[in-house]
Amino acid sequence: MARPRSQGPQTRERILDVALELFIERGYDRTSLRDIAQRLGITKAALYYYFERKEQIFIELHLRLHAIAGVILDEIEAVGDGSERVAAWPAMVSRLIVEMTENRNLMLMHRRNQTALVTLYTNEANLLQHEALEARLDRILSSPAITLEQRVRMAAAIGAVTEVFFDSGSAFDHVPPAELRACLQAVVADLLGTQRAPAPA
Amino acid sequence: MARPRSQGPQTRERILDVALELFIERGYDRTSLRDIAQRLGITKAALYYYFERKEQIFIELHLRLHAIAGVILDEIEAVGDGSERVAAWPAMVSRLIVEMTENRNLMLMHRRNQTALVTLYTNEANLLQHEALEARLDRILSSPAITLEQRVRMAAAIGAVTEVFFDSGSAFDHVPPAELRACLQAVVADLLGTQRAPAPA
DNA sequence: GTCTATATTTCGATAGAC
DNA sequence: GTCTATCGAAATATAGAC
Repeated sequence: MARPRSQGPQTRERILDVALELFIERGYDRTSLRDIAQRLGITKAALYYYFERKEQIFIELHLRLHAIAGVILDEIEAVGDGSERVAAWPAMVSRLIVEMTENRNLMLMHRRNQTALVTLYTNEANLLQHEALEARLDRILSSPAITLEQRVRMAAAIGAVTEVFFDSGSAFDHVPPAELRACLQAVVADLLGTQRAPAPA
Repeated sequence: MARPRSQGPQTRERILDVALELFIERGYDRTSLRDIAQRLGITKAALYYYFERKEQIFIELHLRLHAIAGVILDEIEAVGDGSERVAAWPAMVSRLIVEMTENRNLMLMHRRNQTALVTLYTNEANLLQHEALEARLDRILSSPAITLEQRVRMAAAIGAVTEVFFDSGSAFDHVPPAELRACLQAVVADLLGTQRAPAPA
């Protein structure tokens, strides 16, 4: 036999892989099921054996990112909402750097299809999950137990990581990944660790 | 007369305003010309009196952002590409904060329609302009005249601003804008000003 | 300038053979 | 599991009256 038996589950995963590629390249709304099938060498109708609707392909990929984000939020919420959380932030950002590196494509898809996300979740039960994640981060960054400046520093740390990893184009492409991560962590540690003297009222 | 004469040019601007709203809410791909016309109280066909194609509405809005970004890049490129540029970065970020505040909707549209942008500019002559802008920022952040850590700090400063302004949800909604800007500028200044001792080779 | 009406295309989704 | 064939909806864009 030229190919191994039972390619069913493998095909399903291949569909998700190809869809992820295309959702990144052209975006969800500009990717037709024909595009996905064509790149896989099958027909559009075959996709419906694995997925009921086009949305399900996107949602299934997106839920993988939800799971990762959920775990990170679990950890940071496990510590008290005051100075303990500020102290735990550098470790959280390190974790974020690891996850963003290992799940780069899922992150890219998420970042490039924000409007598709909003409209999809408007009609879905998953709306609850999705908004819940954002609300949890919001609540952390709104905690009255932490000074405004510290909360801004916490948000800035996240922004610093995402900017370097996803929005700086190819500016850091020629830097060895390990070196870039080390440098970024040093900068973030500095950003978070610096305590300014309380401003005079 | 119930309304002033010659509403032509005003209508054109109203189309752009409504389109901007909808491109932010639902995204470019999920906004039909019928949606735009409906919100304006006119018909779909009337839009074609002002714009040749749907893309032109989006491109015209996007070019306004290009103009703003171009001016900022002009300024930062006007100073030498070494330590002078590092020294000029805090002022550049301040400028960025002002522009992002004053052009918040254009920024939101840009950030939420990244895939639409890519596919649009694939077939347009404006591709040159668009990629040129990104390339200019890339070149600045790739300058061999600046240490890696400083370049990471420069990128991180941009990320910090965009995170707080656009990605932190409503976490800072209850902070007076002026106070938030001041706090952000202090954090950024700290982020950029801190010079670490050169690491031992 | 704005309308009605329509041409044309593309897409998601389904039916049914193999 | 994958195919061919097709339906129905929605979108962009055009033609021409007013």
